[in-house]
Amino acid sequence: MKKRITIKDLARELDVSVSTVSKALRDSSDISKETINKIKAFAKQVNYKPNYIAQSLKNQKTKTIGVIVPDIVHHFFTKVIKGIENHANRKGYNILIGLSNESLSNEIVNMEMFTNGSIDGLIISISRETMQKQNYNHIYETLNQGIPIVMFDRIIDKISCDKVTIDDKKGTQNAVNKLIQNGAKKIAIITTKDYMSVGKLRTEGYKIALKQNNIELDKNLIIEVDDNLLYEDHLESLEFQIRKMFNNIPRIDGIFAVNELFASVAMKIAKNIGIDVPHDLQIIGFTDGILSRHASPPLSTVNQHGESMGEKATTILIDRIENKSTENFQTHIIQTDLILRDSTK
Amino acid sequence: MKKRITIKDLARELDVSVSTVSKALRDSSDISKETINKIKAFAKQVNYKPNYIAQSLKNQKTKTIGVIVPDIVHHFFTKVIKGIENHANRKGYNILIGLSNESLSNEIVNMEMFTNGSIDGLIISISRETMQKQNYNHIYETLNQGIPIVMFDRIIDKISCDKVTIDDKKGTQNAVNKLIQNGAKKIAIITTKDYMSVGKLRTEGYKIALKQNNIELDKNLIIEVDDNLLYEDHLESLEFQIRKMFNNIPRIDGIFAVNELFASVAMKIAKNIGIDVPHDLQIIGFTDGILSRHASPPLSTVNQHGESMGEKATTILIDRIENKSTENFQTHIIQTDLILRDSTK
DNA sequence: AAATAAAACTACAACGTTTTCGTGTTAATA
DNA sequence: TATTAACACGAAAACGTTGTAGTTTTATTT
Repeated sequence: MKKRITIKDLARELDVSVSTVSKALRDSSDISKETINKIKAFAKQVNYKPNYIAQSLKNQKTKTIGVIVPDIVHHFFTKVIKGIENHANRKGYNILIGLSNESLSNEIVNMEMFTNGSIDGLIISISRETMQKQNYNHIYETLNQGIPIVMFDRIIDKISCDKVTIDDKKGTQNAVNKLIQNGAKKIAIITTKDYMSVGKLRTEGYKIALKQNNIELDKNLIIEVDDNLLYEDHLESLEFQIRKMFNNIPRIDGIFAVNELFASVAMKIAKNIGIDVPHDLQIIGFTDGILSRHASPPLSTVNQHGESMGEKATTILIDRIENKSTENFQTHIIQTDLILRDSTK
Repeated sequence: MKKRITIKDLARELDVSVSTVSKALRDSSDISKETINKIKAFAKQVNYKPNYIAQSLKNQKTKTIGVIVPDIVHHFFTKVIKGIENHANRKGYNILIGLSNESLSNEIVNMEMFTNGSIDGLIISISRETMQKQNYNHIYETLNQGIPIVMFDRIIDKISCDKVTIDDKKGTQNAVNKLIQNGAKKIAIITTKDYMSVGKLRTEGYKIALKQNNIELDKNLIIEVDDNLLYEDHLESLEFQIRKMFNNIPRIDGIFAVNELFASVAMKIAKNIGIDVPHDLQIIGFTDGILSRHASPPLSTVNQHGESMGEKATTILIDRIENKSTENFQTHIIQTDLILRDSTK
């Protein structure tokens, strides 16, 4: 275990001052071409690497961006993170990850760890609990500290910061339209309770599509699944609610589900009770994940382009960080597209 | 945007020295109970938060651990990361994430970004390319710098550092044994090429189970799928290889697959060509992911306990970091267990 | 050859902490 | 009362950089 080599070491060895070395390494016009080369050559030879921490302290910027998501065992978030990491890396940034596990207090803890000098900016999709309790103090605080934030997916309208989201309304509209074009008359939507902005928007898109096609809205066809549990651990409950839907409402011939879990569970149950997909029932989900692709039949779905979302969020954030642009906040909307597979005609 | 408050500010306001404030905040016996309270109270009142970067520089430790994985859009790694994050957070550590995307050069870039002072230790599952090329210089280098590493899942025997892995051999053995107990006579294994330590070990476990049960090894039943592509993007190729297996070898009645993708694709194809699962063919996969759970029938599988793995890796790493224990390196083996669902009798 | 300008380099403070080594008070001991 | 010990605090260096404001050296002009 050898000691890390510092600028001071280089200076001593080359018999020049610390400043000279520092400047040479950053190609300052103060230093002659000759010495710059000499110093750089030596630095490379002894494998000098600048200490990021020291640079961070001095420069008051860390070249790392924080990312807080509700869950990482989740295809969509995972895609977004991939997009973030990719782009951040290209720009020379590291990413610090925090998981809120859908809990407000965890979110706060993570946020506090991050905002004590560790990050230059934050990308966040807030937790379910935060949305429910509408407690945004921690967000305002970091904003006040001058740390730029980009919210994605689950955003809060009234917080002024940059946002990137997908066109939930439009995406849903397109999907439901497709169902209608394909001849579906009785289309249910499986969604979540209102406080999730996402579920709300998608429900709106559903309503709009119906109206556009002069189909009367039947409230019974809006299934609001209880969103307080992590479904993976409470599958039976989810299945129960969907099964109930099929029992209560006969002859549903189209289903739009706000995520792929709901879609695939609905399909499984439908098949189970003898409904033929896509002949008698067409299904479209949201999020193009592994479940959709490997379901049988493979599910048609609204693709969220998670990676683009991550990239866009990162681009916006880094721009804020580096240009300290005091320009108006933007909310960028990522368009979705419809991937047609075999759960639709 | 208000300026961050520093110790210096506190000192000025309270008319004491910086040292006194610093010491008071850390309950030094140097300072009287009285002043400690006064200073702490004031610090809380003005919402003072220590600057992590400055602390890192001074203390020569960052309280953050780096995590490098080949891919994050992957259930298993995601589980491990969750385990790491959880445990790290409890211990007051942050995690810096790097993705290698299965590429050696990316791995190196990430590693270099991390090892320039940003992390106290590293948890890594190395990329496929790294394994193939057997180029471990970057790993040795960080080790030489005194940065402890814990390798997980994909480990390199000859590198001396801590490791945590699962009992691939045993896990496979149990699975294959189960298949045999259930009456399977002609059991195929769908695995990857040899340079992936994981595929290799699982193949060994398969062989052992056969031998134990006096079943002669039939090389044709070992399907080595080409592992150079990211399957999600090359599904047809994977399907082609598996379909070929069914064509070439009639009457396979058991399949063990080294991951859940292979398992579920195999099942899909089997069902497609009219083979009844589990009646005519039983299947067990590896990794308890979303695919296994939602396949129909749900797949029996070997559970890897990714979260425990992450936790264990973190525990070992933090112990190394904080106790600088020069004790012998350990390789901890996480036991798997068999989750029996409906793809087996 | 003296004065000036440009070029090349250096000292030093600073970023926000922590910690060692003092120093001045007060209290306890001889 | 003089000596010592315990206590409470502060000055300053250090962690590894960067950048401003010098200072020295060299080249250019008169």
